[in-house]
Amino acid sequence: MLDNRKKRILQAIIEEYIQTAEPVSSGMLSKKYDLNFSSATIRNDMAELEYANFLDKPHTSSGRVPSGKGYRYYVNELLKDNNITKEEMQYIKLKLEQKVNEIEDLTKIATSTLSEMTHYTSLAIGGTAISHNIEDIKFVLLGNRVLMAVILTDGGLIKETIIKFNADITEEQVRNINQIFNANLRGKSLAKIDKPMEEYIVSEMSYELQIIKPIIEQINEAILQNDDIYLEGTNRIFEMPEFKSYETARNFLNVIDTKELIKELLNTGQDEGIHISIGDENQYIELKNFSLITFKNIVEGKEMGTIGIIGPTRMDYSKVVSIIKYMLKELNE
Amino acid sequence: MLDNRKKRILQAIIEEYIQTAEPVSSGMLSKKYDLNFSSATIRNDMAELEYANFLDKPHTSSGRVPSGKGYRYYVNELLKDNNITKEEMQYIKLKLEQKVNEIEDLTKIATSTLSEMTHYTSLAIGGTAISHNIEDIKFVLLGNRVLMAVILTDGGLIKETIIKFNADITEEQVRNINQIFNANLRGKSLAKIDKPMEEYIVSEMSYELQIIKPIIEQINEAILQNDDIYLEGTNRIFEMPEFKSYETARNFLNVIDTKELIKELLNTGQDEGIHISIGDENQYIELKNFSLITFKNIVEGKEMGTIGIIGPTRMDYSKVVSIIKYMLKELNE
DNA sequence: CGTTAGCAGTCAGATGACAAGAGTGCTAAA
DNA sequence: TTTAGCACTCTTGTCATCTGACTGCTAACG
Repeated sequence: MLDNRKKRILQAIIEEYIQTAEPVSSGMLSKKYDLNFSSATIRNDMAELEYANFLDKPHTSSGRVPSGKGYRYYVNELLKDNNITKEEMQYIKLKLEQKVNEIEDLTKIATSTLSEMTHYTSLAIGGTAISHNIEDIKFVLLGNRVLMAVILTDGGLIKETIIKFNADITEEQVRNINQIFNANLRGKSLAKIDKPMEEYIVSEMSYELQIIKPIIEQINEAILQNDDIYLEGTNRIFEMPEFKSYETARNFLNVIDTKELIKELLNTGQDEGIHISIGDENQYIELKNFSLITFKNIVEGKEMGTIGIIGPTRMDYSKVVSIIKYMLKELNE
Repeated sequence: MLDNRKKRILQAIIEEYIQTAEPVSSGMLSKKYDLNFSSATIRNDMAELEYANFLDKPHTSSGRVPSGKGYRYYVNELLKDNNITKEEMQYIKLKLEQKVNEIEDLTKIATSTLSEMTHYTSLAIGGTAISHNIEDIKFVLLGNRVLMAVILTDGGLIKETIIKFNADITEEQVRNINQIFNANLRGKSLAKIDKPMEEYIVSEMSYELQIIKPIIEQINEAILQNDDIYLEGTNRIFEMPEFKSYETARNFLNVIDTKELIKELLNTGQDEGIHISIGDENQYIELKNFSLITFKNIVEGKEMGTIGIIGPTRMDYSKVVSIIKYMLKELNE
């Protein structure tokens, strides 16, 4: 589709633009990159690349800027994903090997490390427990009317939730509940805790509905809940020249400040692997000047959370993807 | 110290400046506010107010702008703290009456409500449990080597923490630990869980140190821990004209993005009541263009968290203080 | 036929001059 | 003590001009 020289030129333009954020000129390319063609030749190719919509031109007499299509081609065809140094690898390893008590802490560390290394804003959300199996479930009575349920999953997630009752609960009842739930649920998928389960316990075990119902409801909520959003490096945005403009910076902050939007961005169904969404490709217009790179941290089929990087379309895809790939590998241990 | 007319003029200037963010001129004052003096008279007073450092002048031929000292005088002497409408009161009531499972959720709601109503960025940190007494403490074994401690305080705080062991723990041991801790600690202040307590349990009750030590350590950490920072309305900053300047906006974001700084700001020892820190008064130079209004939510002597508002020095102190006062009253129920 | 030198044309951005407008400070009179 | 009036100051916006960085095109070259 594109001949070799055009590919090289496109690549050079994109990489140059990623670095400088300035429109790239033909003269610059022929000098700085050793393409061994005169600026005139490059100019001809640039004109064709522009005609084919890989490049844009801010105005008649300016250099070229990559278009969305250009970035997409670059990401799909030209991207090197081993753009990572030994030092960077070691640093990631070091960070991820910290002792943590809960999986969520690991997600937090990964998020901040990612932002630190890429210099972009990173965001993450904890995983729901829906894909996990129950390893242990315990109920604890706190005071007389407050019950806490603690669920340990085989993925190592710990979800706790509080259930409040209108009447006193006895220790005896707690023991019963503990026994019923463990007998029925241990080893089972958390997706199993639902209405039929509630009915089963109430009818088969003839246990009071007004106790079981709120428990099941709360546990279900806790399993599906992933409201904890981690955001790291919001201020990084100011390191990029394109955000010197008040409007773009404001726009960015508006996106970042809308928790529901972030939640949606990260939760939107995506399977394993790294997902890249460039400019216009994003499903929200607010993000049309941004690129989003996200990945689910899935360990042995169990979802642990979703992490993402958000930055200008002029993002250093190569660096970010390389770092994420390595990080994913490390997270699997 | 200041005669009546000067006070009125100072107040008018500050209130006008808070609204418009533009230097205030003598002509404007004599027209818009019914001071019944000519602009020349007002001009004379303004010159004196400037000489006494209550006002600044951006340049020779411009209107006046309040100085730090001016704001401080305004806040101390001229501020009306009942600047709140019935609708606003109702709205606060409505928000705070939502059913919540944990105190932290209440702090979260208060924070977002505050930001929403004042149009400034609000921030908060959960309280440590140090000022609380233990109402109940429970240990739950999750798997074989993971113990979870759940502490319920008389203030209604629930703190949970995870303790990992290198060797298996038996259910028998858990029962023992439960009994020992409840026997020794129920009703006592959480500040009591420390080294001496550890030694006491180990020597008097002759219980193994390698089990008790990590438990006490972790519990202590959990009591003192208040890492959860809530931030609401970061993007509000862009609603203020003074932050159209790239530098100030960037500066603001840098502050907001530094979790340690926020933690410090909110945790810095302050007793009951509303604390106002204006511009230069802030102990961090990064904040010299900002004002910070903070208050601890203390219910019956028990700390529940600290909430704050951060905005330009040109902040609507009257509105913010009025809202906070009412909110504090409501939070005490 | 692909490549290149050379040149005219285009446009953004910087610079400086200039006028308008908003305020002040000061003086003299009420 | 207050006020009208006027000269002076400084910011802001506008406009014209200039410079430099590119491109596109044409004609020549290997």
